[in-house]
Amino acid sequence: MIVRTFLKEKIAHLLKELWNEEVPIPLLYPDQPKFGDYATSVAMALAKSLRQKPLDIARTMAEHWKWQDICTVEVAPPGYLNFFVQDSLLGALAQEEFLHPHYGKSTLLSDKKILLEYVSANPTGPLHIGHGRWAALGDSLARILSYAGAEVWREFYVNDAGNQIRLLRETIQAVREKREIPENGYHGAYIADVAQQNEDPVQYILSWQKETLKNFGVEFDRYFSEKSLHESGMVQKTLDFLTSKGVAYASEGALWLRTTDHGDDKDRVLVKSDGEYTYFAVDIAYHQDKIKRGFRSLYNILGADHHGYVKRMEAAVWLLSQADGVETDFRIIIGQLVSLYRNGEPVRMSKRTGDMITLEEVLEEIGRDALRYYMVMRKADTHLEFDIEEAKKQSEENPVFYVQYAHARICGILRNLPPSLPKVQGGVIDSPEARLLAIRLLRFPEVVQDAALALEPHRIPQYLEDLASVFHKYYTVHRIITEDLEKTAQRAILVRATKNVLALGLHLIGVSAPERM
RNA sequence: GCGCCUGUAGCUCAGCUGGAUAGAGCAACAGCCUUCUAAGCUGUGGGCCACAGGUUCGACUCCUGUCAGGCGCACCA
Repeated sequence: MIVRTFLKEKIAHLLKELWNEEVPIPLLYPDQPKFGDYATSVAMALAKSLRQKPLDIARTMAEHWKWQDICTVEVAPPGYLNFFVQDSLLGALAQEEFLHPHYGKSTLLSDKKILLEYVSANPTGPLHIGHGRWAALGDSLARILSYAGAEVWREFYVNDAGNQIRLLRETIQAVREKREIPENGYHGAYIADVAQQNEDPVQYILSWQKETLKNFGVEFDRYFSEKSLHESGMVQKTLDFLTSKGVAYASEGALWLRTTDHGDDKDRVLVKSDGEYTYFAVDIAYHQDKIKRGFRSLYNILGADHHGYVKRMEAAVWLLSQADGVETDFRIIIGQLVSLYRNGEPVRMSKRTGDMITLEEVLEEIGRDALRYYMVMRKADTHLEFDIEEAKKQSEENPVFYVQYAHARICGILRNLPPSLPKVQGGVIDSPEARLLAIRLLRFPEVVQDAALALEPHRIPQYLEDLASVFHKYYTVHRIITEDLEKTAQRAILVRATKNVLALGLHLIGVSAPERM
């Protein structure tokens, strides 16, 4: 059971019954144990409309609280209701749910079929650290959304057509023929390597990117080729469709889309006056393809360097949905850039000049677990400053090891457990520290749901650090394995449950849960 | 000039969509291993939540303005 959801329902039920009120119920985790495991401030919010003192409202609610077997309730000034989960319930949950291999999995989003697009780097050069961030975010998000019950399909849009690609081919051709690299061509150190391959440069670079992502633990259901949209005629079909619906129009020798109908500050070109499609037009065709494949939730992770693109894309998908008579849930998650430093000196990341550090190299230096953790532990919209030397130095101190260590520590304890233990009859919550630990375990499903709804993977590592901390403290105070076999069995329950949740949480962000460290 | 994002401890960042005394990790200092993993634990110091107004019983959180930083403003991709 999810206690928070239970409380919200019952509180809402009470308000309806007592005063016929229907308001959102704020439910929070108090920062001090004496204020309970959960609390609500709803009485304060209702004071005005009920014309009563918050404290009186809270008291009345407490008097009518009839779910004492789940939570007891206390009133605190100026009008809080503080809920205390029953130890017996915690103990029972610890023996069942907390140990379940899919604990925290829900059907919250089971009505959603989501297409999550992320990374979508141009196949014109190696992936950089920013791609690493989108990759880690996207992969974690996909795992979290799936765990919340959604059907998630992961795609990488391959821009294997257009000017950049033509320029890349010209560059490679020039190098192979020992000619000068054309103006605006690519100059990275990797160019020489690509030119030496007996392979199509685009395919070569793409497989290189795939390899890097694979090493990073990030995989896709499909690498969607932009070229295929041209070849299948999807682009023209989509444009004809938009024209027939009157939202695309010809002017000044070009074809335009009325993106101003939906928040953009000017209409955008779909077909240039030279007859070529814009990148935008092809991307619209791609999104039309997503819709045609039955996806209604279209989530894109986009680098902040492309955020100027958001408004027109939102407008385009809105127009497509309107024209098709479907409702879509289109959401763009902006991943802010990663500024790369080495010993405090900024490192340039231009593909053109070639002075860049690739994701592959950083991955090599820092390691997969540490890098993945580092990339998802922060909110997506914070500007991340990443110093390679600092990160290398700190890799020993990286919070990922703190969390993993808790897991490994537990594995060590479990290895030392006596081979046979008596059956546990309750008493699992035998100390304040045990109680704090159980409460953390109880919150795991709530955290997963919050992360899924807010599309914020960073909540998972945040939670894991808290859980690990509470466990380390518990471990310091209480000895698990003792002569008292009954006590040992009781404590083993909680420890095993903690291991389970740590492993589940780490898995959600694609980080391993080592048995030994 | 316009738009998006950011501004919280010396540093890197949380702060649960408006609630109780603003938290964590590094860094500094002082302690804790004959017992299950010391990659751990305990304690100390460190804050005008950029600034100024406003809304509210109540603001780090919402609104307006200012300042600072990042990014973007194509018939490029």
